[in-house]
Amino acid sequence: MRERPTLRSVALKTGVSIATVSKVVNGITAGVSATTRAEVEAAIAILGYRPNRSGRSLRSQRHLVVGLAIVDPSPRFLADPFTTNLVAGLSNQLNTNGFGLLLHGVRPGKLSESTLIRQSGVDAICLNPSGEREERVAAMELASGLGQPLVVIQDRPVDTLQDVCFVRQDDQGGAELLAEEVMKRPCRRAVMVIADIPWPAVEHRVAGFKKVFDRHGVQLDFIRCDETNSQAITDGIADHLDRHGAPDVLVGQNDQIAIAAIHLLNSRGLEVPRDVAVTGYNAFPFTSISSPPLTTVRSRAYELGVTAATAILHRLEHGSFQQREYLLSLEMVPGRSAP
Amino acid sequence: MRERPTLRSVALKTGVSIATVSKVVNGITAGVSATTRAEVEAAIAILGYRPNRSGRSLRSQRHLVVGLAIVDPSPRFLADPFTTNLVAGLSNQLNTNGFGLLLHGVRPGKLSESTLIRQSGVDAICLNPSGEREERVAAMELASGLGQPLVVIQDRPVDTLQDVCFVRQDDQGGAELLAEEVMKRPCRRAVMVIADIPWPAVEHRVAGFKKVFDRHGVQLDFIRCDETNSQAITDGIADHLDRHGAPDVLVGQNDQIAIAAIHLLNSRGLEVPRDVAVTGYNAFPFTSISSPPLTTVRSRAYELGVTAATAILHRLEHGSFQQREYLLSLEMVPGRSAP
DNA sequence: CTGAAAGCGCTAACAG
DNA sequence: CTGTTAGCGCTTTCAG
Repeated sequence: MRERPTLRSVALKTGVSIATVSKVVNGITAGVSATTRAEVEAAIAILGYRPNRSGRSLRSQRHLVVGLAIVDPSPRFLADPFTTNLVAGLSNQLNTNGFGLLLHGVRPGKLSESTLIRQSGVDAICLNPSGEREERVAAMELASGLGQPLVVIQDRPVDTLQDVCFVRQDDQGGAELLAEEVMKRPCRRAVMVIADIPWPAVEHRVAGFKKVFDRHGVQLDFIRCDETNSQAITDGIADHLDRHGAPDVLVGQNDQIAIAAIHLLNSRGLEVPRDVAVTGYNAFPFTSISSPPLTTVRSRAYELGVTAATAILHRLEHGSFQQREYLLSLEMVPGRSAP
Repeated sequence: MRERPTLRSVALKTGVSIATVSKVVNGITAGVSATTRAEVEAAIAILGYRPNRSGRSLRSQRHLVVGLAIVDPSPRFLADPFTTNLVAGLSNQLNTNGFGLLLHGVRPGKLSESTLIRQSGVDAICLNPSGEREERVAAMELASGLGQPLVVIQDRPVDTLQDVCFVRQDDQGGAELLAEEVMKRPCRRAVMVIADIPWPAVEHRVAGFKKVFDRHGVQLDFIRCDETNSQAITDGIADHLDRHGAPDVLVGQNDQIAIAAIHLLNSRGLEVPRDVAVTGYNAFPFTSISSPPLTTVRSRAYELGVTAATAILHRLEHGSFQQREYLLSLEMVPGRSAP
């Protein structure tokens, strides 16, 4: 295979200088005659010249790439619909504006080993942390210490950090909406099914439910399980039912869990919502189809991604973030699984 | 903010040459004394030096990045569970081996405008085409003509292309498995619900069903709709039922469609599988939870991603692909929605 | 309107 | 064991 053509090849073929070709490639009209331009463009087409990103970045100090680090213990991190929609929004908004998205799944505690961190090759970093708050803060500090703009997804602001923007959905508010909805019926005991690894968004949802349930004197227990495995979810709930009997309300950390719960309850002869009310969370298309229709709140994960991308693009163009924090609200989706 | 440290800063601070620092950074032990090495490493830590990818790539002609172009009319392209799992597998396998994955969603016909194509900044390209075969072949030719290794996901090989590897699941075979299963009961008319935009994988599924249904003299009709919208799916099926009555079998292009179909059939007083048998496709966790449990086949989209990544890594290391084609089979998941 | 030249950060061959 | 040097492809300034 022949050598990849460079500015020099094109210049040689056309008989002009490298500088001139560069101008044509970059659409700089000033100082290039129409004739020269046409000749150069012809040569570019014939040779199949494509500008070399590295050369360009090295010179211009811009990479036109944003790095996304998703901290998750599961190699299938992307399979979660929230993440998926987030990434889609990010990717689209960036791609549309000439930027690429460099994806990096990172195991907890291994962030510092990631190429994204160890090498400088992106213009900004987008971080979706997980784990306990302490770990998350450490991750944010690490990423922020790189001297690059940082956008944190789905976690609360850390005051000490500079040049950072926090983008998340109002998970506590969404949980409060759902809890209030559930409170329309008499209720003494609620159970929430959550992942066995701590996620910031889930912390916030828990806080929202707790706030409202506490006010109404409702007891809130938890079932922790591997949320990526529907069998584990079902087993966890079954075990709880065996020990404590049926609660009045079963709160899923997300829709997938709620649906698995409904199926299990039905298989035990419990009717939803007559015997147990069930709520979901996020309402992505296809993950919220159930009978009865799920009572849940709608996430705007895609918009979250778009918002994050827009914030980054603004920061890169203007030198500073427009806002320090973006908080997107969730919308109530009244179904028939509760109250 | 102070200047980003370079090899030169570190060399200056330590009082050694740039070349020596470079060796330390790259773990080249030959020709560097332990003392020097320690001093340099200390300086690197203090300054927070991170190698500049562009400089390195420019010199070494390797980017350590693979580009993924997903051709899809929907900006939410990633939200499809198949794509999601594929990307997760790709990303993980690449990340684990020191490579990054550069994500690009591309509108049909706009591939040639993508930065991935217009600039040279990745070591290989991974392409997931959509549209009619003709368009897809054009996309493959375009990507292949770049003089870079190419991996095509989910499409049939094009013989004329060089330095290309084709990775896909055996969608026709999976469909045949399902069709044979359905044939265990008497059946005269089948309806398949498919996306209104052509996807290679769906073409292959259609071919598989057709083959078996033809052999058994079963008539196969199609309902085309916007598969990303559950309302559109439901409406499409409802319309068909109104005109033609209930078929014996309803074949979903994927599980999401099948589940939506079951809900609609139930709402019309039709029982599954007694009145209508329903089959899904792909069996991703959470998209296949339904009652009755879905009769479907299990995709290995994640493994597909891993396979593609492994093929690329091998190609980059050894100069040629190990195999021209990888075909992953699907596994029957017997449920109770059919026969 | 066009070209010569400097230099972005890095690696590797070679000289000391 | 360490340093000097050339050059990867590109943009941009400045001189012609």
